[in-house]
Amino acid sequence: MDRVKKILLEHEVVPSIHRMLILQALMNSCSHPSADEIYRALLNQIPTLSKTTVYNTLKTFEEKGIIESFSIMNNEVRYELQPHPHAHFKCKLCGTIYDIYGSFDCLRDKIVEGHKVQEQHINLIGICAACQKKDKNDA
Amino acid sequence: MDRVKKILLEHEVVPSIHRMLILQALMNSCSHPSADEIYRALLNQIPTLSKTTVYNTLKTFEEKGIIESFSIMNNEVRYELQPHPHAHFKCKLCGTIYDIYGSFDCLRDKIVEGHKVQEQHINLIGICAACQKKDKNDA
DNA sequence: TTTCAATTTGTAATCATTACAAAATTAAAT
DNA sequence: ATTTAATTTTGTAATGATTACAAATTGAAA
Repeated sequence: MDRVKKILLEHEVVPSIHRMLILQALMNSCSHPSADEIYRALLNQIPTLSKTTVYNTLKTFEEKGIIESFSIMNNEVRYELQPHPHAHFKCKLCGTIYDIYGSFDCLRDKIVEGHKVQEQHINLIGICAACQKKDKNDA
Repeated sequence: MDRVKKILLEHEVVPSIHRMLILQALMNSCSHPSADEIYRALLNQIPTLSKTTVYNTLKTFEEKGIIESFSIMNNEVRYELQPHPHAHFKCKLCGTIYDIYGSFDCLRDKIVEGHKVQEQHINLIGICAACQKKDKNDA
């Protein structure tokens, strides 16, 4: 528990009891829990816990660089015709999604660390070329 | 429009007017549209169009292999501590998410086709080693 | 003890998506 | 042309994750 507190302080997050328990739950878990799973796991220890607190706390942790989030195939799905395998780049500023060809191995139907791969999704996020240029011109 | 009809027939999908227009909208677009964007784009041509039809149709297209879907950072987000960069493998059968280390370049802070990469998410989907073994035993 | 800021809570709203059943359309058979 | 059955389309209501927001609580400092 001291270790948990230390991590929070190192990242400039006030170590409230809720935050310590939520981070501890994350550190003890190796199952990539969702917000709801963390909430349910802690209800025994903190019967008054609010789900909003879990969401707020996880958002704080991510902003402070303590944790990272990811998602695999969920809401707000986007569609495209079946092209050659490629990756996607989404610009944080303008929201445009670019196709990225080449420079990625196609793992479909291959075995990776014992697991049989059927689909492969590579998502890059950052600042696109157009927005970089725009930023330079503005400055 | 004949080209659209041909694609549908080749994939054993009855070429109704709705399906042809939805596929055409997808083929004309280079912006990886969402279901809602397709719906709004077609409202002029088909004022009676239902959003459910768009969802149903896209699902059919995907099942028949005409299109593919993907999503970038959305609902049902999952969390983990900041570890070394790695990919995720999600098993279609048991739902378990495995970490995959190695065999992927870390592109963070690199430039890819002109775009500055800040985050990288690699998601593999398929049948995990455990479920493959289980299947063999069942057979 | 008062005060102020930060934290936590609970309810209601949002948004993409799905469930479901009714209505409309189509094709085939009579 | 009419009936029939299957398919397609529609609209409404539900679901489920997440967020907005404002009130309540807590904690630390003065």
